[in-house]
Amino acid sequence: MGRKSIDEIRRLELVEAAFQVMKQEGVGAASLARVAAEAGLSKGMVLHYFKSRDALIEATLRHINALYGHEVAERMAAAESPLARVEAVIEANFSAWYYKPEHAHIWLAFCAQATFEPRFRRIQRVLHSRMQSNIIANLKSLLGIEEAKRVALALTSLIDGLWVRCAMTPGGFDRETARRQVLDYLKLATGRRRSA
Amino acid sequence: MGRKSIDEIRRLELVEAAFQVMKQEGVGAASLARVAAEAGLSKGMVLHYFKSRDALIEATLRHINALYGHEVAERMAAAESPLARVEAVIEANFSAWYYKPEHAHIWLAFCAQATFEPRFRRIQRVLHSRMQSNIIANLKSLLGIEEAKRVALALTSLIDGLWVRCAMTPGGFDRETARRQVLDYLKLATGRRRSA
Amino acid sequence: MGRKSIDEIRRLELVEAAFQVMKQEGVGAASLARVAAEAGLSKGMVLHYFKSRDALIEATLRHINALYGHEVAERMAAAESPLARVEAVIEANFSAWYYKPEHAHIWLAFCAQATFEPRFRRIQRVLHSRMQSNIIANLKSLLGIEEAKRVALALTSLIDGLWVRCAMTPGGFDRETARRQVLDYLKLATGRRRSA
Amino acid sequence: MGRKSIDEIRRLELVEAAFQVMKQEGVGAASLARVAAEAGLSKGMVLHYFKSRDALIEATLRHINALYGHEVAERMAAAESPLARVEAVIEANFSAWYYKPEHAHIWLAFCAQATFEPRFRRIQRVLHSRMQSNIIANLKSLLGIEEAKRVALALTSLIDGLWVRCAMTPGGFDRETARRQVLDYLKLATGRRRSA
DNA sequence: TATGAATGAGGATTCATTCAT
DNA sequence: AATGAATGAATCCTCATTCAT
Repeated sequence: MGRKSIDEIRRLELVEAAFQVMKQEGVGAASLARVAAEAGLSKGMVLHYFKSRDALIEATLRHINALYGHEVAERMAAAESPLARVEAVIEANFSAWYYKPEHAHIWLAFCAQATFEPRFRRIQRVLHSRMQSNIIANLKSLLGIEEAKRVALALTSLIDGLWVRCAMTPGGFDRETARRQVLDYLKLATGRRRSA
Repeated sequence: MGRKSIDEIRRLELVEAAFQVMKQEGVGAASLARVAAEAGLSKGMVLHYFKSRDALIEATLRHINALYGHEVAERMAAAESPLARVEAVIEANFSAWYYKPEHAHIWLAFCAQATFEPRFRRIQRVLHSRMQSNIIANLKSLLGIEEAKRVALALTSLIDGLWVRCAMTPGGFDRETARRQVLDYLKLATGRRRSA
Repeated sequence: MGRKSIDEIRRLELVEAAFQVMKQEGVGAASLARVAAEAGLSKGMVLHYFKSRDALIEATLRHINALYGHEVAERMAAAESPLARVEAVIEANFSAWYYKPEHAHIWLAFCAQATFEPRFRRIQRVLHSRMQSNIIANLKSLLGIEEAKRVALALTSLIDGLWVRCAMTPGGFDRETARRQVLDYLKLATGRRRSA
Repeated sequence: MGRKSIDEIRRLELVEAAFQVMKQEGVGAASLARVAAEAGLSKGMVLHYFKSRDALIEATLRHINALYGHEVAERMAAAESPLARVEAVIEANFSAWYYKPEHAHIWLAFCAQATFEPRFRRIQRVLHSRMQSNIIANLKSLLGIEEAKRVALALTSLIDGLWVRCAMTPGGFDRETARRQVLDYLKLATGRRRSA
């Protein structure tokens, strides 16, 4: 039960070590040697568990995305109305442990990579698409499909923009302000429609 | 007057070569050798004009930001009302030559760098602050200072978010959709107030 | 009798796996991991049965040489005159399954190694000496010992040269041409003497 | 006059260093580090002059082949009859400075490489073809084209075989014996025809 | 001003080998 | 008997930077 093979354990350790290094020193600092040191293993071990550095980085990206995915999923599961589910997506993006410069900068680095590395782009797009469709699915009964799409684009863009802001504000951007901003827009967008 | 020293000419050439390389092959590809080759100069010359690679990259960043700054300034100068000036800022961010994945990628890469390189952060923040205050200055008579700040944050975040989207969409995100999105929000934000 | 211990079976499996890898991917590709994979065993097992990689390679060389030795022995046993026995040696060197670039390449690689690894040299020399003495033994009654030695040197050299040619011809050198060449020389060398 | 650019000088130095290392420690020992050390340069310099290790090895091979080519060319130029030119080719292959195990083993290693590396094969084949056609061209008036081809194949194979022998004989195979062997065959092959 | 020779640090990767289980 | 975890050495390669000319 919950038993994991050493293989899985090590892979997780390494991925978390990579995540740690990225948070502290940047994505570029996550060399095999640095990650191995962080994990307390030899350089060779990293390539024993991941066939290349790229594979490790990709696994780390997937790991980080999975953390985010869980956050969203849990909050959405707890929500009881379509609108509440959209709010849940927003809240998940600004949860206390998550909305931090050290995460924001990693996310940005991966987005930057995406332009020239299709593999990374695909991974990031999956995340984005899921967020987008979650929002659309829950807004379309309220706003109709066309408007739902427009609002979803606005919401996700607002969120991304506030993450950029987070990365570039020393100490991090104020979480509450960011959260408020997006929720307000949601209210504005849905309110207008309702009143219309 | 307006005359440039050879020194300045060379520096400009190099900075433009660096920009070119970044656009075509990514920020990571802008090594001294690659930039020198692009500029048709020897590797040694690059370090003769910039004391280090970082200095070249920084100059390139400033150069790119200046191009953007001009775009904004020109459009704002042509605008004849506060609201038109805000629209001018938005239009500048989605001008046809500018809103492209290769530019988005460079901008993102620099934002990602910003977390660990205070110098880069400062440069990027200057830009951001200027955009922000331009917007606030032109909205405050209309919305009051507090609301103006809120709307300015929303506008800049939306813009940034749509730039992220641009970087991650193969072929680039649709410029018109992006532009519309932000202008619509502006109308919504100002319209509501006015009607209130 | 004829029963083989598991130990011996495994060693043979590994040696044949190594041979297989060498044939398909070159001597250089025969790493422990690659050979283990080919044999369907773990890397650790290879070193359980051979105390080092070198030992495995050496065993493989001996195995290959033994295959060749059998080919020669069988054909010689079937021959019924001294001259026929010499011809048998030649035929063995150009048998259909044997005279192929992938074998030639392995043989050449080992010959090249021989200069710096006395152990390999000894193994290869045993083979060469046996071929040489077989020929001399069967020619000396016909040609006298001195001439027999000369002809034997010519024959073995011709054969080796045609193996080099085989290695360097894409698709392999024509077997029949090679075989003919050596047999013709044999006829020439013995015919001349006889007629003399 | 005879002035060479530093570039050319260094490239030659490196190629000769590589040759030296190969002679003393084997082709496999010619790593970038080892060659750099032999040349008294840093590892980085090797890649400054050759874009990869492979390029260095290839240049070294070409250098060695060129040395051989000169030997042949000079001797052929001095010869005054077709037959003498064929003899010149043979003599060149067994010249005192050339017919040595340290050279033989390098040649063998490259031939072994040839099976799986088309580039090496092509280089080696050029050499072989030239030797072959030299011989054929000079024998065909004497023997007719068909017989000339056969004899040329025999001669080159004999030579190659005696080079293999050289590589595998500790201390080297007797040069005079080798030379004699090939010259004798030539006499036999041409003599027979003449008497025929 | 301009070149490019030279270095050395750092990075990814391969691989034989040892060892605990 | 068997596995594969772990290591560390060696290798190729990239690059910023320094310096002599």
